[in-house]
Order: sequence, then structure tokens, then C-alpha cells
Amino acid sequence: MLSKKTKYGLKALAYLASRKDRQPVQIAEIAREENISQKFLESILLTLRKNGFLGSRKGKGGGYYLIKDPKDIPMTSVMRVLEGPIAMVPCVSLNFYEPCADCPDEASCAVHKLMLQVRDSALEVYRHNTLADIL
Amino acid sequence: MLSKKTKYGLKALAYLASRKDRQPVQIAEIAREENISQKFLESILLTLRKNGFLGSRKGKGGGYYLIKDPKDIPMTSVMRVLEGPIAMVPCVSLNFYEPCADCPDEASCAVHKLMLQVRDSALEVYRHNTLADIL
DNA sequence: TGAAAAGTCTACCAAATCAATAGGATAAAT
DNA sequence: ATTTATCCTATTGATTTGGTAGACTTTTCA
Repeated sequence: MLSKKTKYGLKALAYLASRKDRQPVQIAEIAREENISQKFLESILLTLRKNGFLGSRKGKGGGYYLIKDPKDIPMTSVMRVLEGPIAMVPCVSLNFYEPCADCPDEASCAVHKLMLQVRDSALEVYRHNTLADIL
Repeated sequence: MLSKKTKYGLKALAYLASRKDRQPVQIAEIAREENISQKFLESILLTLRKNGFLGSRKGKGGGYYLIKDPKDIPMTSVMRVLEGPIAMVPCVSLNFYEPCADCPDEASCAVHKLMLQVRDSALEVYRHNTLADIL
């Protein structure tokens, strides 16, 4: 299942991207328009900022804004930051690889074989979609 | 993340499939060979039986065995039984569809648009893989 | 200069889910 | 009758998830 965090994060990014100008948008506005708990959204936008997707300004007229062009934001990076590894199992993860403790041989592991394909297919989707593509 | 339940279930199915004969195999043997908690595996094999993948026999010489030929067991059905919906979000699920409470219009939802592609690509992998394929 | 606006940060909490365990009930074989 | 092995229910401990509370900091503007 996709976590609410990722879902809300994606919606917020899409909302910001749909704004032609790159003026700051308040958390409250995004939360209201996208039906998201404001406090929860706060923490999500914070991690998006800390990971280089968003900029922010405090005080009156402040808010969050996109730092990059939507077409330069691949879904791979968004998903990795919000949802974590794209692979469903650490032993097939590119960025978060870990061997399975219980599995003596990856090459002959049925789960490994299947999940490798699933990872590749998911990766292809995320790589071919930027924020601009899903608006 | 893939649940341990699914992981263990897949391993158990693969173990049974790798046995040429379709003689019953005891839970204890599968648990030992695949490094799985026996009690946990019990409940997993039980649901696999209730869902028509396995047959069982009690008493001495009993155990679990595959009911169908491995090449007639598509990963779609295994995943749906063990892991649940293949879609990461209910609003793009074929078998477990549910609208999002917060989303006014699916057609214009960025999450929907992306997750639809992810579902399709995962589905394609699962459909093209039978138990026989991942041995 | 000070009040209001808005993001930042830390801590906490309730509910759900996950992985596993315990222990007895049932059925089959010998 | 005894042993073997699955069947079933209940419980538990740990972790994750989604969300809340509240104080702090920075910026704007009257």
C-alpha cells in the first residue's frame, strides 16, 4: 500500500506544480484544497524541502514553492524520499540493498527472481514519469 | 515492502513445486529447509489451502502438496491471496476498487495517474510469471 | 518597535498491522 | 490406543502509521 505520506506529498507537489508562478503557497491552502490534515502535511513538506524539492519562506506572504521545473523532477526520486525503497524486498534494492538473513543463495531464490522483475517494471514507470507528466 | 507472509508463502510454494512427486510434505520440513518459523508457516499454508493452492493430509505421512501444476499457478492469484491488492491505492485496484474519500476527481488526480501505470506494470509481471517460471 | 503571519522543531499518542507464539482440537495411520 | 501431523483460536510484543499539541523562530508590515 502507498502510504498517506507519499500520497499527500505527491498531491502537494502536483498542486504546487500546477501553479504557473513560483510564488510561495501556504501549507494551509494546500491542506484545504487537497483535503489533507494540515499538521501532517507540515511534516511532509518539511521533508520535501530538506530533500531539495521545495523551498520555503517564513512570515507573511511565506509558504512553500517548487525549486525545480516539474519536468526535471523524476518520480524515482520523489518515491524514494517519501515511500522509501522502490524494491519490495531489500535483496533486490538498488539503493538500499541488504542480503536476506534466511536466504542462502539469491540466484536460486524464487522470491528474488520475481521481485527483481517487479522492481524493474516499477522503476521503468517511475523513471519515465516526471512531476510534469502526472499533472 | 513485501510481507514475510508473502515471502514465506512463495518460498513454500516453490519448495513444494520443486518436488517432482506430489507426495505430502510436512510443515516441519519446509520450515526447516527454508528457515521459516514453523508456527507462522502453519497459518500461511492453511490460507493457501483454503484458497485452493494446496491440498493437505493429516496424520502420519501427511503434509501439504500442490493441487495444480506449477505452470498453471499465476503469480497474480498468489499475490492477491497472500499480499492483498496488487494496486498500491484502492482507487486503481481491479479486484478491490474503492474511491478515495478525499479525491474529488480521479481523472485529474496525479496519484491516480501514476499509480495506474504502476499497477499495470506490476500486473504484467505477475501475469507473465507462473510458479513454474520462478523456480 | 511590536504584533501578526507562517514555517520549524520536538514530543507524544492511538490505532493498526505484522510476525510470531501457545496450546489445545481434530483427524488419520499403525 | 497411541502417535503423527494438520486445524483452529487466542494472545502478545514490536513496529509503523497517521495524526495532534505546543512552543520556537523568522519575516513582514503597520
